[in-house]
Amino acid sequence: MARRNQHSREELQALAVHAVRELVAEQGLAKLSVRKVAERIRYTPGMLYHVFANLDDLILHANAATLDALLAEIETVSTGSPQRLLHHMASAYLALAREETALWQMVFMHRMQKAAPVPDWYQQRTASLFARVERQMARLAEGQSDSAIHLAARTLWSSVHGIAVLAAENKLDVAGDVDEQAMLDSLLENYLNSWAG
Amino acid sequence: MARRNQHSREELQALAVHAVRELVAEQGLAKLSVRKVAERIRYTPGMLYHVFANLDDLILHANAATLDALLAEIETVSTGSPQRLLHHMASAYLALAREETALWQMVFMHRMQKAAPVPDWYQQRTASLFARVERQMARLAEGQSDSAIHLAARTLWSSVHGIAVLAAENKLDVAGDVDEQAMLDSLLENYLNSWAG
DNA sequence: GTTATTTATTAAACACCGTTGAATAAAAAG
DNA sequence: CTTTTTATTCAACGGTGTTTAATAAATAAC
Repeated sequence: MARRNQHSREELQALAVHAVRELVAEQGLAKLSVRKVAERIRYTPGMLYHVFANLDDLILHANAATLDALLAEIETVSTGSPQRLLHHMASAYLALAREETALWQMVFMHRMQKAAPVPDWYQQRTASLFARVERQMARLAEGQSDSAIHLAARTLWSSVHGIAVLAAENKLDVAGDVDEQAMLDSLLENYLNSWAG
Repeated sequence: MARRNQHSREELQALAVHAVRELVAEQGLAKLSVRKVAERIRYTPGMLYHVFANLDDLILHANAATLDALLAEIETVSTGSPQRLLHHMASAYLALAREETALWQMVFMHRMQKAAPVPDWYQQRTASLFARVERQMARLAEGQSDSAIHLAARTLWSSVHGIAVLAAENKLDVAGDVDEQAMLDSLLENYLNSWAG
């Protein structure tokens, strides 16, 4: 059996990405495999290599979908004080880590095997997310240099990321009875208060 | 060939842990395998299952060694202001992430496969590290409740962790030209300033 | 001091994995 | 109707973690 031609390249790509996200949500990243993805979309593993370079490439495409969902959620609030907007962004980031833990981990914690550079179409998404953070920090800054704004934005977002990591997996587990939303509030309130003066 | 009995159980354990740390430092976590560890200590893979439950158990033991090194480094400074001590701890944490990236990743980012609970002898080490953070936060607090101190310590350390994650891998890469030490300084200064009043 | 028992160690298998290349069969082109 | 193209599969390669039975050496028993 060959040449069914039921699906175009694009359809197959979408099919595979969908299957990956389903499988990871169901069973976690560790149990994901090319063979399982192929089985779910009713193709053979070899076929996937006609559409994607390798498993990491496929994962990258699945991650793009997750990032798109995050960006869409973030864009639902676009007016208000910088504090309010930053808080909304951070909350969305944290919510993803808590509610879609496996997918979030695939985006932010899966290390790619090959040293291939991150493609443009992917980098644009991460850059877009961070640009929004930086924009609000700039609004908050009063006469601070660009490099100072850059540093503060990067510091704040790394910290938010750290809280999300902790929320996703209780790795450095030290009493899990503090809820992460309160940590986010504490971070934003104190850091921004002091930084913006 | 069987029953060489050259090494006791404990010696074998130490040998294997050493080999794991060497291999990971050399080639990264992704390329670690039971077979490679066995080859390096000149035993067969099966032997390792006589001494460890599985690969994750072996990794856990290797991680304990890394945590011990971190704790030892942290203990080199024990006097001074809370700010100074917290800064030293955070710097040691960050230094490990930067200089021994692969080992650091194995400790803080490797997800164990089996859902087995973290053993006591391991949990004590992570708890010990965090207890030191909390102790200095308590010194810094003026009349704040225990739960407030707990929340702030956890928030601060998650943030430090986030910066270390970013330092270890430029995953959410958004212009890599800001050095992480400056981020650490910014975080500690601003967060502690505002929190301690 | 020889025999029996224990046990450290190995060898081999199992079921999986990502990836590649040749074979195949159907669609498209001539 | 034949030829060329190509979507798809099949089968293999070398790797993985893990388990189990066989083996041989050390120890215990007599």
